[in-house]
Amino acid sequence: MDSPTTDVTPKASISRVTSKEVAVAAGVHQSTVSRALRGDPGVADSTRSMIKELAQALGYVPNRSARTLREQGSRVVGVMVDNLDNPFYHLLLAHIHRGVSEAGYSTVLLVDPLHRRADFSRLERLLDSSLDGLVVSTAALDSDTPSRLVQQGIPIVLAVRSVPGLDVDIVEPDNMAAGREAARHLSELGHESIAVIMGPAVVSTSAERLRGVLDVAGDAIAPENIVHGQYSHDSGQSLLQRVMQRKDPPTAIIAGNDIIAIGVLDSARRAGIRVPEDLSIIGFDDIPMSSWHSFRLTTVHQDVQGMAIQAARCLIESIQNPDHRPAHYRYPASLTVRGTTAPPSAAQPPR
Amino acid sequence: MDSPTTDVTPKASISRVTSKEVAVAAGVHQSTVSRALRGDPGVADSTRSMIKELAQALGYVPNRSARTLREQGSRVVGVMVDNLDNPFYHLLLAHIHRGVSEAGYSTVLLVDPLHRRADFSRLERLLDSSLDGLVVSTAALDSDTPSRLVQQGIPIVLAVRSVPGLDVDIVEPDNMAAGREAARHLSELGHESIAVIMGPAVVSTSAERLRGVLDVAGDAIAPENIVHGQYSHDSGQSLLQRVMQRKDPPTAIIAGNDIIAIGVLDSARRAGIRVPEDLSIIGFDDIPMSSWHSFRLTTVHQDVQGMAIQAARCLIESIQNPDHRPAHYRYPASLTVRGTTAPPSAAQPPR
DNA sequence: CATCTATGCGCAATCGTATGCGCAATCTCT
DNA sequence: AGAGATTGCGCATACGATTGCGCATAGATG
Repeated sequence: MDSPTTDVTPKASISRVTSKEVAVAAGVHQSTVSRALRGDPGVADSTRSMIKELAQALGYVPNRSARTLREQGSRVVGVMVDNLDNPFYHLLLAHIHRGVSEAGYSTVLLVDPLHRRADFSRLERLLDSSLDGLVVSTAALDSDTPSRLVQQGIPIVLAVRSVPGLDVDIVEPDNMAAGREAARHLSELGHESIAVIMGPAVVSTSAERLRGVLDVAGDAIAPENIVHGQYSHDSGQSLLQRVMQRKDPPTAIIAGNDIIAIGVLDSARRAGIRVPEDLSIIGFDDIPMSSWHSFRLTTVHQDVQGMAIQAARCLIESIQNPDHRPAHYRYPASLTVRGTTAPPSAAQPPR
Repeated sequence: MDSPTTDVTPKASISRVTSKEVAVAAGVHQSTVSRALRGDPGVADSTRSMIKELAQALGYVPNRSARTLREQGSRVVGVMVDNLDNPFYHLLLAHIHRGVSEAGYSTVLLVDPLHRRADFSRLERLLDSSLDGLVVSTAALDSDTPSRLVQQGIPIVLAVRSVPGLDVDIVEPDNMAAGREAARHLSELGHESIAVIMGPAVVSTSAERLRGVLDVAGDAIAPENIVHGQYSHDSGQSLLQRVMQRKDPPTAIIAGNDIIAIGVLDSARRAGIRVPEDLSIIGFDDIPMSSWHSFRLTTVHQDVQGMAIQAARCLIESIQNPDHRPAHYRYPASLTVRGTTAPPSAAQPPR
């Protein structure tokens, strides 16, 4: 396997049985097989059942590529995410799946790690026209992938992430409002020194949540207490260490999402920092894990289901109606207070 | 807030541009366009670059279905899992993706919830021939889906789950050995009353791990202390409650996998049961989450990467070589002791 | 019994791409 | 300069399924 990519031409390893072969076996024309199996009325019942049995026996399965080519559509849509580790996407996927299923569409999932750009071309090639549409939930602000896809003529919907200057449906949380909610909660508790541990700066959720936070609590946040990393547990864990090493450590952390927040929480516990007595932590998304007893994370809830269903609706609509006019949907955020936020302790713990 | 953007450019009805249209624009035959773009030597350099520019400008993208139909292969493989919530699969996926990428294949992910059988038909239809192969990591022991797929002539590999009586490649952990490891660890610590909280009984990993456990520690496990549920946090959480309500609650829990184990751990903490002092917990898989500071779960490690790479290799091999003879690979298990197991408190001096 | 209609099925074109083959134009060499 | 070798491109077909159209056969009707 360490040999360089030898260009082996893709070859059908197995001879699949075609409708023509069924036709020969049945003693009818191939078109009759097609009609019989598709339920066309112009076939005698006796012929139809005979063909059906024969097809079954021979293990006939229609070739999807041929059908797609002929029917100009596959009735399969893709959902593209950059990350499987964030459970937020699992719900999103499940609900998008449900939504498009009702319209008779199937779903495949494309995973496209942000950091591995080299895979983009392969992904794009994959899509071109075997998919009828695509929900993209992965685009960095500076990515041109969505626009390339749009140019290819594939209906797409941007979910949870947004990219400016694109004439497509966008379904996203109201990130700025969410950021404001988080900041207001901490302010009202009395925190005056807050650090923000965000995800990648190029992702819309990060940038907008941060703006909302600064809107409300800008005064409590020193510029060096704003740090960016990945949307991951590891990232939250290591960035907390960095932030707490400063001379005046903050009394509260706003994390870019719940995964980061949980990393922060783990990191704090490991360092012997008490949460929420010594340090308050708040996240975004309200993934199921956040309510687990070991975490009980305060967070800003997002309506995943609502967004997923809307995204599915938009996608189906823009597939079926060429005159569909793209719209921009924003979903409100709501604070969910659990056990990781509290007023700052009166006396700063001397260390 | 969520007002649709009013000023929308009328969506240009997108007709996908074909190689023939490019040919007309370039003043050559369609076949020349195809050759030029595919790098066929029989095209003059000047013609080639002219066509390339034109194709670019027109936004030409080859139709995948047509190409697949013509080339008898799509160079796309699928990975089918029943569940996205188990991070174990994320690594599996990532490594399978890497493996098949090296051979020039792309990956799509099919999610097929065990409990929603109705979706099966749609999934099968989805596959038929737009995929060159499939890694199945979802089959219940009694499922006939894999055999149906085999009958359709799609090369498949079973990963991490197995189904008896199928002439395909199987790559799985040595579940019985893993079960024995877990049981031996608890026995050596002195536990004499153990409960087993497993996943669905119909899944091979569950059945086999249980058999391994009973092999070693059958005497310590009362029949009513063997329970089955889902591979989920919720399931672990609620099943622990049920198990601990009995008259003689066990001093240790063997969970079907790490997700269940963490559910058990959360449940124990919520009930005020100290872990590991009052209750030892052990899981399987060693997912990344298990090493988080909040859990520090003792578990039986599985070589995900090794299995994923082997599965990828097998799949590619059986796609490219029609005479491929299926094999059965078993990967060893190794105990990873962390903080959730200890001798039962009665046998241990107070700390 | 002849004519009309409905029914059942075959013929052939089509979707977009890839490719073997053949013909024409250009180039090479004596 | 003429014959052969080479190059560049068009023609036609195949991949497998769907579908409009038309023809034949059966049954119905006067």
